[in-house]
Amino acid sequence: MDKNTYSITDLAEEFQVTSRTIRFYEDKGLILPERDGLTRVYSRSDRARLKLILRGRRLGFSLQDIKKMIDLYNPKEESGEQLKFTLQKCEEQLEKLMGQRKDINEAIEELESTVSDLSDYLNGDTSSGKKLA
Amino acid sequence: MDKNTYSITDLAEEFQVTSRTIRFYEDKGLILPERDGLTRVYSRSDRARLKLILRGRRLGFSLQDIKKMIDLYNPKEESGEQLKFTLQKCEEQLEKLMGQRKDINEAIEELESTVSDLSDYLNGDTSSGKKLA
DNA sequence: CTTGACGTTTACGTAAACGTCAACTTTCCT
DNA sequence: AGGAAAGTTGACGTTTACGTAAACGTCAAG
Repeated sequence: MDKNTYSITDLAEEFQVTSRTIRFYEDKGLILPERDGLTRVYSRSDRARLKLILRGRRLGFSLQDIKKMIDLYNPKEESGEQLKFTLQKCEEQLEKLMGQRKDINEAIEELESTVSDLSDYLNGDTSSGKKLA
Repeated sequence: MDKNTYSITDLAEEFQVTSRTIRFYEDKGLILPERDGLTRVYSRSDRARLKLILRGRRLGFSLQDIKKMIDLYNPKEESGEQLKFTLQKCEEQLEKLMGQRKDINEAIEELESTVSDLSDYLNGDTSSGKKLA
């Protein structure tokens, strides 16, 4: 049977983050583990929370947004209001990422042509008439 | 005939940056305009430099890298050593951008499916059997 | 008893690229 | 002349996600 509680290093190792990072998330109010004296004790649900946090981070959300989404996720009444918030945030993030992708694609194109020009130039091919400025 | 000198606000307006930004670049050693007393006077070549800086920024280079590339661009001896540096930086940046694009694409995919799941859920469609965690 | 691993807190540091004052000095226009 | 407009120099603020150091407690193994 899987463990039902975890130490901070257990989680740190499992998810490949430092314990400092996990404590930091706690500072920001993203996780609230139990305490055995001073020592933090994480439940399965804490572990799930952390998983959600890291997932959000991968998707490019700010910790603040992640907090809001998770906070809204708990309440007994899962009336849909919470989900709406998350859905909207997701859509916003989606737009943001699409914009970024566009920018990056443009930059890549420009860079590729620059690289090509520079290579040509270094190989003594001046026939293209390109300026390097 | 076009002007041969520009004020800081001229350039700021033309390139849609604040004058503070231009002074900031100067602090970082990216531009060195003449002075008429205290007032900065930008030559055409300064303007070209600024253009290069902003281009580099668009392409995702750090100001430090931009500085190095521009510094190497001036010398009389255009032996190719300078260009090699720039070429390498460009290739590095290209790889970095490709990596970013990959990450973003993955995030977008995941987000799209999340958005779709959330929408379905909000519309009462529970047939998909998807979990929301 | 001692060593070492792991835990804790508080608090300041970092990196990037500027923004935002404040307090002047200089220049322009009427 | 005289006030507005424009320019200048510091210096500190902002944002995000942690890193790092100091200084100390705890607990099991040897």
